Amino acid sequence: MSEDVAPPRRDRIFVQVTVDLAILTVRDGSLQILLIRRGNEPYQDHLALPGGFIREGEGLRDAAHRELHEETGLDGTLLHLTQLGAYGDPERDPRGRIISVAFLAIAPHLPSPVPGSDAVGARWMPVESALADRTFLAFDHYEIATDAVERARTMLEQTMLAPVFCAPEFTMGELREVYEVVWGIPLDPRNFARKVKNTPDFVKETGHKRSPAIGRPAILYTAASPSDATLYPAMLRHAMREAAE
Amino acid sequence: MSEDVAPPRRDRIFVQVTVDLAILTVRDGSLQILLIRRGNEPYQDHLALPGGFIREGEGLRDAAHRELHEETGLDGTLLHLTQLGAYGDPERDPRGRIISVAFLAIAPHLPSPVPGSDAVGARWMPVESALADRTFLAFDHYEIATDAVERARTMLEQTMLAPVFCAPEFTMGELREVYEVVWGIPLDPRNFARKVKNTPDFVKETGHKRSPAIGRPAILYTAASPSDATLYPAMLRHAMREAAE
DNA sequence: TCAAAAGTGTTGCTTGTACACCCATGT
DNA sequence: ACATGGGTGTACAAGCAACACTTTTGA
Repeated sequence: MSEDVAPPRRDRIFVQVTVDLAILTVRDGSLQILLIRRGNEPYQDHLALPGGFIREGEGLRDAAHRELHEETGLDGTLLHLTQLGAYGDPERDPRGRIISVAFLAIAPHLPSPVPGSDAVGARWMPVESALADRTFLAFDHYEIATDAVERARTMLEQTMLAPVFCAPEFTMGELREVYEVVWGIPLDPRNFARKVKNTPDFVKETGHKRSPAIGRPAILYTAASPSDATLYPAMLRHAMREAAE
Repeated sequence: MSEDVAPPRRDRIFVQVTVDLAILTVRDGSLQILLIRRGNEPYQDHLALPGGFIREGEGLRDAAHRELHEETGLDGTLLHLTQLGAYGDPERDPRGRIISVAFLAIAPHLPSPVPGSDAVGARWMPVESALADRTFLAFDHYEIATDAVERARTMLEQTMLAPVFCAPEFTMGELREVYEVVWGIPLDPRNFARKVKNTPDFVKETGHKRSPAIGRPAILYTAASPSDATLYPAMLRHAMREAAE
């Protein structure tokens, strides 16, 4: 803010600001993202990230929470919201200068039809499909979604975020599935469980169990920390690197 | 962008957007940040981060580069610019709704008077001093600067960013000083040098040497990678953790 | 008795840390 | 000779990957 001398009027342009949400979940063995079908121009009938304009006196995170609630029907306090950053290319929206602040939201495994009010036409789609083509999503949402997935991957690695993908109570297998799906690599169940349980304040047993169709009942766990607590040592740096080749 | 039905006019508010720069360097054995003294209200005579309003048709990163050049006189392509995110609290600027997109810039050890044109009144200050009091800096620049320092710390850990703090040619000792100053902990010179030289594409010898007042001449190195290349395994997770207690 | 989930143990490898010790150079 | 910057070796601990083996449980 070095406007020591009032700059010429043309330098103080006004723009509109939206928030866009990359809402990720793990469903049917794949990482999925919530998309809506646009009803208006521009990009009418294209798929896009949910989002909308910020309102008067409304903070960015508040706007994101409001949109999240409108799109998914979920109370945002249960979900993890991280700001990804601002996307402000002058050409990103044909309607004019519109800057978007993108947020990453991690959702637990929700029932298939998203029950939100605005959410007519909202659907989950595997990120693999949504990001197969750079122009499949409207605006610059390909960039935003790509950044979101990448951010989710590293957050999984470095924080105790994973339980946010799960229901309040989850089994070791469900927790492991989150990592396997988001990273796209298989993990050793035994070493995984050992690592998780040896990490202080990661998960704790609830005392409950859940019986599968056949087999030994699975122990149910809950998160024992705020989801953004840093995990040390980080999860699995090695296996991910190898898979990247 | 779920404006399926055109929202009422009051929901499509217009705001002004600034870019703010947290420009960090290592000087005199401490991590320092570039600050300007504000000449106008609000916060007249307070210290603040350099920055300014974005212009018509100008991308966010372009605006950051322009401001960086105006404030430091340096060509931004030499410096590392990372977006920290958008700061959009409705109350953050008393002039009205102004959203700021903050960038982190890493500067090499520059000569003391910053030679930029707008840079009259710009000065380096140890982050320790600048962040001693939450209200020392104007606006929400305390938050921005805090986030910037934290980001610099983790980037140092996980990428090959460190040489950007140094002159084009640097000694092992100078490179090590960057880590020691940014992290605030001493490092073992021998293990540090081993780690750096065993990491492929981190630094390479220039063939030049530099003789100190007395003692063996130091070997000069250059960066051998783009500065945002990820460093694996990461630098020194352990020592930093211990120092945090 | 069988399959699913969980738990234990072991080996080999990589990395980080601490520290003893050696080398090179110019005043 | 000596301080300064550089470099090697080595012993110890921590952590991870792979994998063999055992245990618990309910249909």
